[in-house]
Amino acid sequence: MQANPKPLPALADPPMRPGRRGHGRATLADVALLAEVTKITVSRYLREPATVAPATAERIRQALQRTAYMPNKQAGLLASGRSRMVAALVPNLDHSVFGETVQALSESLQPAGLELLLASTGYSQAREEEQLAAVLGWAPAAIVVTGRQHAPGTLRLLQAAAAGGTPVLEIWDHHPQPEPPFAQIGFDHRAVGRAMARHLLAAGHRRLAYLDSSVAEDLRAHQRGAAFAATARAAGARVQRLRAATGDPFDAGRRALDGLRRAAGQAVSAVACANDQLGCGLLLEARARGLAVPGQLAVLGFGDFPVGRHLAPALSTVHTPSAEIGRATAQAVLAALQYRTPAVGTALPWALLARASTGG
Amino acid sequence: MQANPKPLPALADPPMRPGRRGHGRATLADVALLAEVTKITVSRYLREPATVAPATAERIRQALQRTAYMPNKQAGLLASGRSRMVAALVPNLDHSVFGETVQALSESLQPAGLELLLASTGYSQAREEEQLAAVLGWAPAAIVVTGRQHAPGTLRLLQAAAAGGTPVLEIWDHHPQPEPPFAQIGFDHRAVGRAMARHLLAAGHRRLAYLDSSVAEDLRAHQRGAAFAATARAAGARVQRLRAATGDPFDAGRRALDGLRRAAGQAVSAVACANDQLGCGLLLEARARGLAVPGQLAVLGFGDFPVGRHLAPALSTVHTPSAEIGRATAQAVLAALQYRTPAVGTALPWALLARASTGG
DNA sequence: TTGTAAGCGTTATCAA
DNA sequence: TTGATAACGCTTACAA
Repeated sequence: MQANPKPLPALADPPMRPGRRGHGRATLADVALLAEVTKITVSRYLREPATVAPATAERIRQALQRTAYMPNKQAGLLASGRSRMVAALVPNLDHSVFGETVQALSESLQPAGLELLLASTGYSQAREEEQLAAVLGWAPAAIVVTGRQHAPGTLRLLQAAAAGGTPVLEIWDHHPQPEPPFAQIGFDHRAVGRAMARHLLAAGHRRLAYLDSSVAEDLRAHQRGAAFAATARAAGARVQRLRAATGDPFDAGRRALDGLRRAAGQAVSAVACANDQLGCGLLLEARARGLAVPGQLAVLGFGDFPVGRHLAPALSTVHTPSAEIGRATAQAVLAALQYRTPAVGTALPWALLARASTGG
Repeated sequence: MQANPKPLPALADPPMRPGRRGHGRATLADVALLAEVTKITVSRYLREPATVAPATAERIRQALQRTAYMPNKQAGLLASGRSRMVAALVPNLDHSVFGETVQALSESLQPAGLELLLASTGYSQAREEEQLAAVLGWAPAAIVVTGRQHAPGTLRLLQAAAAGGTPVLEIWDHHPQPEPPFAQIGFDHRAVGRAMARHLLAAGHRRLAYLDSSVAEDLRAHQRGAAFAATARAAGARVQRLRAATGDPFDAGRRALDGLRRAAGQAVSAVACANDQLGCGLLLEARARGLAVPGQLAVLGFGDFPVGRHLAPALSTVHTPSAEIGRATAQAVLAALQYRTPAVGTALPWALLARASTGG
């Protein structure tokens, strides 16, 4: 409540200039008119309040309130060339680990005033390319894609963006060698596959199976499977790799039990799954049929879905840094934007959680 | 491969005009220069190819390819006043029903060339208001918010947007009376609460409980609980309402069992839960303690989470039209944009799935 | 501390 | 069928 050296004209209605195609909202010019300064002063006040004289600032403040001014970011971006919008492409969001990542990404970007432009690709490289092209039209401040495998066109677009100074990040994977073209924030799925094999081998299992994702394009799952099989075979174990049926992955996990017991001449004693949904399904079906878990069949999942540890027996799994990936991605984006450097990747820790379903 | 009446100048390097602060990408002007027409002709070709002469079109087509032109949507929006971006605010995305909705929304918007600007609110009305203000700066083509309850400031912003012709949609709820200010796409949670009560009453239960969400701001869960309790009491049943502990909802469901058995003088015989996570936790804990389900305790969930039907006994629940809400929202947005009318709401069907945990 | 002028890349309007 | 011109709302560069 301080005295106002130069009071604003008393107005019943804010003096909106009748723009040719204006959409009714107050613009900088409206605010400036009311505050009796020019647009640029208002713009300055909004960006660097300290550089505006206190009395002027006060008038502007009031004018902003009266007009309920809301900056047009399109115009701002067009003029400045820098947006505060991060484009992210993920395979899906429904009951998947990517939901956690996107959630964390969104929450971590918000305090920095960055918005999230989101597109789902359904694990399709073609859709990824389409969506990337669409999203690039907004000149995003940074681009986040999932995984390292992209269509050639996608790769070109990403490289062009990176060459133009836009940070590009690949999430949910991390291969330091060979030197990746973009920052990677995630973990090495081959290492996870090896650890899964070692865990089951250490428990004495020699007849193993990897129940892979039904999604042909889930390359990370396949990669874990390949590493799992290689490690197991190197240790002299027998490994069967089978692919889950399409459809509800819990169902697929349940139905996989038959395949596992039929296919192997001698029954498999331990199964590693591409995700916890398959693992839960398999575990529940095994229990429903009276199989002892882990006695007759050990089950190991991946993803640490919330329900797994509440089952009886609790599902052993790999805890993935799903939310951490989102947070780390936001931080990498912020750092890259702040210092105008390319984004920097990180390897994030995962953990194999040995629970009852593999003998604790 | 048709003859080109007026061939493009052969160029090793596309002639990028050295813009004052250009960010390297080709603009309409670059394409026009190369095609030897003016910007507006290229713009026309892009929007209405039919209105451009075939020979000109061909030259433009080649120029577009050579320059790898990608339209700047900021500039387009600024000039035209219409964006193709839908802003959506949801409480969260991690392992929740909203993941399904956002996924479906994203997929349904994509074919229409609409992009999704997403923000999560964490069930906080304050964050909803902040995020809405942020997102409005992009002048979205439509605005999607979750639920009917908003902070006063949010309401003002939404009303201003709607008054300005921007479709505003509230999802995940539907109250036709009193006439809602915005289009609602969802279902009536009171009706669900009543149906949950009737289901348990019909199975003969007279000592009921509603295990509410720990999230104070999950008003829809509370509303279901209120309707549940009212219906049960009207039928002469006893109803206890308790709130789940904060933290992992499966854990909260498990821990609720003690509360249920302690608090009631006479033990509760059936529990309706605010969501399936609580329901699963409760069911699993009851089984772990050797309680017969539904014999000693019937459990009813909400949300139809994928795992519920695989438990033993399978969890009875309410199937919510999570994905349908996303699809219907996209359709309503498209229709509103096409005909320039306010968005129209829809009541979507839900279903109570009677499974084994309430006696089938 | 404030203002002027020019432009960001596109589309609307009107004229040719 | 094509073009000239003037916006859209904001920011940069430079001047006062």
